[in-house]
Amino acid sequence: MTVPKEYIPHEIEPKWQSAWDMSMYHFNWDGDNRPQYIIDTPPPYPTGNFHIGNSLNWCYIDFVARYKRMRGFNVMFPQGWDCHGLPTEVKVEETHGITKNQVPRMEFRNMCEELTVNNIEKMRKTMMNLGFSIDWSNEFITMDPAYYVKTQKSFVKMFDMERVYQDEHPVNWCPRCETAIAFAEVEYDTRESHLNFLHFDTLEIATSRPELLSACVAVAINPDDERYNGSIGGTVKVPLFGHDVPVIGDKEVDPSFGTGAVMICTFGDKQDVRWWLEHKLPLRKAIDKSGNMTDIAGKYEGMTIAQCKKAIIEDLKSEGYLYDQKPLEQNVGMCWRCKTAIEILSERQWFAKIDQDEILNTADEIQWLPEYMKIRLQNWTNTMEWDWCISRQRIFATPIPVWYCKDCSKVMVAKEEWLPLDPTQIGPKEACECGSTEFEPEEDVLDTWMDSSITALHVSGWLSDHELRLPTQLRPQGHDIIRTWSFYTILRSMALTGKKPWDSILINGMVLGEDGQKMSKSLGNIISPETVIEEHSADAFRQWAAVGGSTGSDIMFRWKDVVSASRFIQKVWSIYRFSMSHLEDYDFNDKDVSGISVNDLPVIDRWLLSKLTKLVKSVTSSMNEYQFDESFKTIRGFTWETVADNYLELVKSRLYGDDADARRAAQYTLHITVDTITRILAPFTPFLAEEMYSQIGSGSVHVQSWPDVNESLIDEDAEREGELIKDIVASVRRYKSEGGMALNAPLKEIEIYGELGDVTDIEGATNSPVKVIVGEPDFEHVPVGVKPNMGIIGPKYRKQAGAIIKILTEENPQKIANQVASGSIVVTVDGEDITLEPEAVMIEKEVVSAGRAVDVLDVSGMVVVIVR
RNA sequence: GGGCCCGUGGUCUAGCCGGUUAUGACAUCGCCUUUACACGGCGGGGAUCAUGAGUUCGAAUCUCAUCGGGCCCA
Repeated sequence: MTVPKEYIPHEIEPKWQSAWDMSMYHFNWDGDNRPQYIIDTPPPYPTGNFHIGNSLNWCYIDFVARYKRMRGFNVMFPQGWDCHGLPTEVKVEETHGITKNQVPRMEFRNMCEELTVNNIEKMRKTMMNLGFSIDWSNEFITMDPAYYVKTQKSFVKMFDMERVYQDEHPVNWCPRCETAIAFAEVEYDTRESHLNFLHFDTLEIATSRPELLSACVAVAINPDDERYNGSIGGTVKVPLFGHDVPVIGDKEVDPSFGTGAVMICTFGDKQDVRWWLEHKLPLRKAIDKSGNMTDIAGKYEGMTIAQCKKAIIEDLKSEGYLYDQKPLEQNVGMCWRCKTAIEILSERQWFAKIDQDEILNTADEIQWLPEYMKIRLQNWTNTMEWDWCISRQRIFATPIPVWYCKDCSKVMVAKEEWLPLDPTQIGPKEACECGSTEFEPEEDVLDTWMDSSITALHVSGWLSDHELRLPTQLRPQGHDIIRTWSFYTILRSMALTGKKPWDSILINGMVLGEDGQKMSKSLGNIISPETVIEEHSADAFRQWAAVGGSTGSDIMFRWKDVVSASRFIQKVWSIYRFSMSHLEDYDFNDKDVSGISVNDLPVIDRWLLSKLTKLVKSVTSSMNEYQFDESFKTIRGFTWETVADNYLELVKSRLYGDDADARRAAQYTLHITVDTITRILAPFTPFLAEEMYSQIGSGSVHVQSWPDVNESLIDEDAEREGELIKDIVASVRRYKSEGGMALNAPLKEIEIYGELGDVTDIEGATNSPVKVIVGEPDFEHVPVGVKPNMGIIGPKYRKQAGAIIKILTEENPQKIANQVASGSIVVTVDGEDITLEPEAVMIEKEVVSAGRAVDVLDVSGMVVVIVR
């Protein structure tokens, strides 16, 4: 078996991609006694572009899925697609040059579905290229009847339990999308505007929205505001429009803002809604669904909001009502998709009840990673004032399975067994209670979050032939959708099953460009995962995802991380190649027999195996905590430094040598090490690991078990001695390097003063004879410094510690050293003698060669003499 | 206005339930073709741990304030 010198990912990655039988990643629904590990994978919106942010998140998921599988879990890593929504509608309108109302509903839907199917296919391709171990047998597509039947049933169930209801209520409205939206879909931004000061009959009021004068239903002032004593309870006439409105008192009015008198319109903002509800004011709708003025606006009817604002200001000026204008910085709510300023309109809509306590209590039962992300959910939950508006006035979404009786207007909600259905296409299977069979279909559709907020239920077998496996174990997602996806999923899971949706939620960060800015088209700093794969490899990309930053925090994309990842792959390959060339005559299946007992191995082998065991232990624990960066950095450090730079150099002489037992010991150790590294690398670099494993094991590495931690391999003595050997060799190497010698240049002799058993590896690695001499060298030790041990002196002497340290470090080191040799150190602080134990200080010594033609190295306190 | 996170060599970062010389990577400089790897090896330089105060024998670490950056919400 020859291993090529270079690792070529562009050949190896596609090779495994097509060779892999993806059924090895399938979840086993029945008769499996492994513990389940179900991941509530985010269903991406099928834009056709699986971007770098998705990729980061999916890398995390894949690390977890592969790791858990190797740890013996029955893992489900499903893949969903959150299809419905406005962007697809807009795209279809663009490509076909139509608007949604120009073609029949079903035809428009079909166009959307076609586009979505194509986009999903493109994104699947990228996912495959990145090597994700997705369980495609559990794929779900929210626009498919198989899925949306569940969305519809969830609607009906929640209606039956009165957690979904219909009502006329103010809602956030996007005039461009012509649909209601939820608070979660409103973004805020500051805009420059003007505060207009108006003579308002007998009062003065200030308003930023004069275009809503026609919708004015009251004027409010603070009852404690003495300027307006006696006004409360009266009425005032609205300028230009002439209708009378009451003057009411409300403590919420800020007397220092504007004139202290504020007009209440239906509706200028959220505060208007609060006042409107509290004071039971009438409703005047001045803005229609497209953002145009209604007949209430009189001569301004049909104008857009902006046109109306301009015209009204002109008229107010010319008629002398407007007496001042001041610039005002305003926070404007906007539609999160199209950035159009939202309006608040009162409409008949469907709502889902929000039980804040239930959400907060459930959130407490879920493990949040990182912990502080829970606060975001809590803050958001606490600010909820209205219920969740779940109806939308669009087409490409899950239909609301409802009709209205033409005779008595009664609402007919579909029976669960009728579902799935589209009420615009078929009627109910029963007559209305009034006897009528004539119905109007509900044309509104459901918020797409109604689809995606049951993913946890769906993947865990809700409403299927399988038993319900809720809660799932992990929800991975971005922090940008905590207020939506997390919030709604908890709400729905509790409402529909009474169970929490997940044991843990893992929040990933956002990906920033190399300039530290958020990746965006306008900044031109977008990097696609495909580009990274082409220029390097999927395994390199995945390493960037692992080490780019700690889980949860935003991470920057950096090409140099990808470059160093590629180098690491090459380094591992090189270690592998070296190992394989020395393992040709070694039987892999023979590792536990063949008369090799770990205790008989040379110390450097035991040193490595001990460190390897600790590595597995440490990686296991950081993987359990989803600390991928820590896990991978630990593996990389060990592989590169401990194995490549130290161990391989130390055992080369044995591997090339004639001593069969010594060689066999190295082979044994090498094999275990390569096997272990291959396995623990598998979750991170699945292609590289598979390629390596294909020659050292049978079957795919991805169905192997995670290495066991064999505590008996941990050998502190071997580690200490091994460390010393490693340090001695490193010192000799440094010595040669500094002396301009070739690293394999033989030295006359190396004398080591101290206790050291086996030195053959030192001889091999230094290419020089080694003599171990027990006892003190006859060189002069010169103490050159005293280092106080703070850990001992500090807690024991507290206030005196400072003074003691001062004395110790300023005293002649030789004097202190003599005291240490005698067993105790006495220092005098403020006339008081304090006796310190010898452990309280470390004496730094320098060894001076007494005239011999040698060089003396000090390796961790041990004297090593180089005889030239 | 409220909440949350964060300021560590040129850049990014570890450490942060206090305790010897502050970790690593990239970059930089010098040396080396050594039978796995020059996509490599060995070595060097480079940090007032944002600023100020406090607690303490001792602070990158704890407390407070200030400044700066980011995110979420109003």
